Amino acid sequence: MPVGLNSHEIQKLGDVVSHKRKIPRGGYLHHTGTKFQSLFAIRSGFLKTCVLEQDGRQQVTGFHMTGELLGLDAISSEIHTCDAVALEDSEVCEIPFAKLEEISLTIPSLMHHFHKIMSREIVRDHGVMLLLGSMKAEERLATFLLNLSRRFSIRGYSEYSFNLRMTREEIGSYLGLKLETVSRAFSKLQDENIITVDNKHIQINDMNRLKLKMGNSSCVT
Amino acid sequence: MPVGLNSHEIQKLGDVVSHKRKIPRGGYLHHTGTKFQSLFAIRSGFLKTCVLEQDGRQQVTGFHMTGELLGLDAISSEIHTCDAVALEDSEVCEIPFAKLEEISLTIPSLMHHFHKIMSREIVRDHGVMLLLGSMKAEERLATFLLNLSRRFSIRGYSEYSFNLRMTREEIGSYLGLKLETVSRAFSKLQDENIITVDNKHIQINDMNRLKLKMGNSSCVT
DNA sequence: CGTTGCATTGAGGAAAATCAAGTTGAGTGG
DNA sequence: CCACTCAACTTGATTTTCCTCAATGCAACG
Repeated sequence: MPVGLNSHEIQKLGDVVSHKRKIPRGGYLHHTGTKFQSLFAIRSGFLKTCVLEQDGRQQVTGFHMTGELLGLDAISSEIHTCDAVALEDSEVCEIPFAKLEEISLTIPSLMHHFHKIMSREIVRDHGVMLLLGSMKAEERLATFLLNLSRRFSIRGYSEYSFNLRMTREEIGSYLGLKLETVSRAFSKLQDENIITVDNKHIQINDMNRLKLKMGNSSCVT
Repeated sequence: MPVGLNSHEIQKLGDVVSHKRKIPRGGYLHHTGTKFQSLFAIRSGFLKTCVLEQDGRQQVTGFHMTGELLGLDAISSEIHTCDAVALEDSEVCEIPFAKLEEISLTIPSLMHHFHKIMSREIVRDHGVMLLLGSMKAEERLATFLLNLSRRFSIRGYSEYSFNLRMTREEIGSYLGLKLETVSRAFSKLQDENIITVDNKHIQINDMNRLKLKMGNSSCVT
């Protein structure tokens, strides 16, 4: 699900365009409506992206961690279509997009890789659409936790024990649920001894049953 | 919202790679899991794309019309991640992706344009996520109708009167609703004289009020 | 030590799903 | 041409799920 670059690839880009930027917790990497010039590769930290509607409605469109690439949505109109906010102190590497396109003319594999990254983002979004369109609250949360677990695991952290960087409200926004519903879903999974929740700390006790929660709408409780 | 190419651009691509393919109503352009080799530019007709889950759940991820580009999701893994099915007799132009990448190395503007198209697809998906995550049934349907209306209008058809190519069930799948809910939402909009529904034929009687339906969750009846 | 933000939990209500008839309309074949 | 079939659609009744509102708990912080 995540849009990722491996460390080698990050370095490759870093050699060419290495302007770094630190974003403190709560700080904005970019705002909706501002001019797009660069993509951002996350070197460390954790960010969310969220879109706004005219009437104030808001939705978190993604949570992003080390190695992922931000700003792909802005290429089309050259205006950022979402806010990117750091959920913990983060560091990103700025990649001027014009430069990237210029370079990729001379390095076909880089261009190809970039196309794959954009495509992966589309696939990821389709996954979220499936989640939002056809899953119940508990299934959504299970899917979300498993996704986080996998991404932590890939980055060398425990897949069974991790800290959430976002609030219940942000999780709810991402999953199309209200924060109370998210909280209840956490409690229910805990009651069933599938996970242990301590505030932002999550411990997965039974990965298999958590996976069952995700896939099986008919097999409830 | 749609991923589009203008007729000039279609022609430009067509000059390079002009293998055409006809898909009869109900036929598949590609299946989930099959090898990806080409993008497809729609020359005429109307198609849907849908993703499947292991447990049989299915979701329509998009409806696609003339000028739009299909297959972007498959670039990342080189395997199609969705089915593409013709909802009416359609004609597509096959664009071997390797060839496209090769050519775009020599035509920077083509490459740039392609990046914009992929990016627009991401923005479109974010719009659908917002819809699925935060709108009520009636708002979803209004948004959907207005989107169709705009796309017909762009292609030279009436923005006020058109025929739906898809069933209520397919609309529901796309909007994250059951077909009965879609039907009720149609009836409600008709009762309010905002639209006239005659089976698959839709007439928009009051565009402004339809737009209000879309944006305003608080202003309900 | 009160304030503030975040989380949990309960009760009641609204929205949509589900279940269950009917209706319509486009073929199909007698 | 008419009866028949089948799929798609509409509508109503009931149930489920989630939202809303409200009270409370809890930890961090000035």
